[in-house]
Amino acid sequence: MDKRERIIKAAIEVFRKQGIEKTKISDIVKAAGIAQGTFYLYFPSKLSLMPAIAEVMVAKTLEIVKDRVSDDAPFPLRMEQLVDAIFEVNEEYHEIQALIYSGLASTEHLKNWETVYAPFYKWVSDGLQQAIDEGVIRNSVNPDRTARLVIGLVESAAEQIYLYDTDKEDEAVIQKNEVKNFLKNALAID
Amino acid sequence: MDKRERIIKAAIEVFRKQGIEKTKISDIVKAAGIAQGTFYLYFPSKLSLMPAIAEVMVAKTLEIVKDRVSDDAPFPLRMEQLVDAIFEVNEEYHEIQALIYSGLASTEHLKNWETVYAPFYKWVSDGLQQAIDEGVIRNSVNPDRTARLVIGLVESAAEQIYLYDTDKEDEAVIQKNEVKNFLKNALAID
Amino acid sequence: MDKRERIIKAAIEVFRKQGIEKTKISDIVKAAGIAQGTFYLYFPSKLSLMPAIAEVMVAKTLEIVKDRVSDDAPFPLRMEQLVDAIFEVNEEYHEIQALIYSGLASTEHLKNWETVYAPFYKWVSDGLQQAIDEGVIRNSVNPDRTARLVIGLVESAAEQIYLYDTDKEDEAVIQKNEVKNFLKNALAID
Amino acid sequence: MDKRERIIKAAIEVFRKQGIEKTKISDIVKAAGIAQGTFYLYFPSKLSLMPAIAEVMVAKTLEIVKDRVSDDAPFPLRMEQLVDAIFEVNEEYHEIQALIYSGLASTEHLKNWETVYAPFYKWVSDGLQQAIDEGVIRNSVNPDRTARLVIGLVESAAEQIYLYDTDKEDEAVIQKNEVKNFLKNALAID
DNA sequence: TATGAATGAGTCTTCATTCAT
DNA sequence: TATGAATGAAGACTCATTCAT
Repeated sequence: MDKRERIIKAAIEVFRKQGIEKTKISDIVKAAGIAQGTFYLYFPSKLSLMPAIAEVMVAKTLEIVKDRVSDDAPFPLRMEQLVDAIFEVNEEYHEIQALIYSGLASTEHLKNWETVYAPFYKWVSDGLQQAIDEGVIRNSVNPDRTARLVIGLVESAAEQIYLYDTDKEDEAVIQKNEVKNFLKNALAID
Repeated sequence: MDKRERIIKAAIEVFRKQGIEKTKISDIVKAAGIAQGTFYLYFPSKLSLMPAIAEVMVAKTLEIVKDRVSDDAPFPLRMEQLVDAIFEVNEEYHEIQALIYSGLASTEHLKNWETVYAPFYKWVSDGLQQAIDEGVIRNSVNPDRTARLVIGLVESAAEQIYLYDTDKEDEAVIQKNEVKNFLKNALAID
Repeated sequence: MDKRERIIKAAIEVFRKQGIEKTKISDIVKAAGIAQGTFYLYFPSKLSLMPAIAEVMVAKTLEIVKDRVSDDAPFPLRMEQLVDAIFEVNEEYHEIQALIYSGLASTEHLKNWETVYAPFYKWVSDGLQQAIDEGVIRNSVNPDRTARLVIGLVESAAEQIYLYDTDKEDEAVIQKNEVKNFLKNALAID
Repeated sequence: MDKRERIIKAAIEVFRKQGIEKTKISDIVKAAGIAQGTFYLYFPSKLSLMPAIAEVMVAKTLEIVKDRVSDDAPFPLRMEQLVDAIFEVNEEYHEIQALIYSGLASTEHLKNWETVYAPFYKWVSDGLQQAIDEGVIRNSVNPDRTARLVIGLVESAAEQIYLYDTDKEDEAVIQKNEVKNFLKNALAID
């Protein structure tokens, strides 16, 4: 398999288990089954992995979202499915979300944020545009901006729940409902 | 000035400039004008500073929010003022927001997140409760949860704008309006 | 062009720019436009290049010296021309002189010093012998030894001038005159 | 004892034994009896030691020279004593001479050459001036420049002998005589 | 409390060398 | 011969932490 990909996969696994700070390059290469020096052929440092990891995670998120949201369902249902999907990803990968955030936050890689999230934003934006065209949400909504708001809202809501490892299914259900109502009203036709 | 406070102030400055990862204890003490060993009389590690920093930042945020939001204005205006205030803080301290997040995210100090943000959540929650009592927003709103959603939404919206240093006042205005509309609808009585 | 030669040429260039210590094999092969592994088909190590480089440099020096010194001029003039020639080479290649020295100095390749410089020593020695025969310099001069002294003297004088990149033509002229006088007297018939 | 000095002393010893290339920082600190990290409090790298070592060596040389050359001897004798002294130092420290040369040759530290050699140049120059004043050498001699020539000549002659470890006392005697004659004539009143 | 030179374990990083193609 | 991706041993270097003052 492609070495670069193996490094990214291994890094995600190791970061999840022990966090970024405590992870040594040697842990990553061990997990990837490659030599120490090989790492540096693909990445100049541990933090420079973050954009690549973020990309993978966003791709994975988008994949799950696309799978969970039915193309032909009515908009309100699709929105609920979107919320569920984001919560689902966040439950599975909450440590990664946090580390992507903190990893990208490290100044130099910040600039990649937009690029990395772009496909996800685009997908939600398209959905909103379609809903506007169908007249099922208020047409004062700017699809691009609102896509960002929706994703930001739902991810932050999910993070607040899954920040702590403790598995809180009940909590999650309540929070999801609150978000769904919040969203439904936010977009609703007045 | 109190040494502990000097350390926190210095740490905030240095973290802003070079990020958490790249900041050494020696950078902090240099900026604080104290001796290397003195640091350890107040904090056991670099990351243990994060809760203290977060506390300072939340206090500062709350202070500005309280100042900008008029007690006696009608609710929709107060909400707009809240959005403006959060954007204002974020513009000034956007790197800090990111680093608090990533700093607290580092496993051990995660638990403090709730505690640190509590007063801010409380203040917004109280405002929502009052609005419900006055019947100016839908009473299906759960004030505590929604306070978190509102803050999460607005902060993520602000971060998206101020992530990049480039000063984009126009951008900010548009984004703020979008958020205000989004929020107004989200909370509105159906 | 012959690969071996390309390696030597590239090495000279790179060594000049960044010094021996800081030059990696990879820098040399990059400059030579060949593959990493190819280097080892021609040289077992970085330092093993030094004798080859030294040989090239001495050949170049001898070539210039032979060109600048007129066969049929009287001895004092020929000596002046020799000084001029050595300074000329040194001006162009002063970093190389230094690095040959330090490169050869690295233990293993030291033994080649004599071999490499031999033709140059021989040429000067022959010139001195001829001058003795002609009775134009004192006959207490030992041609072989004195050849070494003369070359050592003039090269060290030139190095002192050209050590610093700054182009100091005036300085060089003065220094050359001093050396010429020094030499003239050193060899003169008492 | 002062740590910096201990590092320099230890480095000289270790460099002599195993050469610059083969010497690890860890060898130096072991010999100096200090911790690995302590080295970096005083020097940023192995090569940055070279100017300091050179300084020590020149000081040592000057010390020996001053000791061997009698203040009140006639000039020709003093000059012979100078030659003997330089050969003596070179015999004892020929590896160091070579490594100073190659160490200083490493571009960045080159600029210190003049500074480091200054006291030695000065001392010889003063001696020449005095000899001119006394009328025992030709007054067309420029003391400063000639000091450099003399030192360059004698050191290069000595290096040619002691470059190879093999102890060649006979060789040295002959070479010294040749140099002495060469010098005597070079400076002699015409 | 405060200092800051010293420590050295822990990592990162380099780069000469190999070898399957 | 030639290639260049991969290797991993070897060392450089960092920096949190200590402790004598």
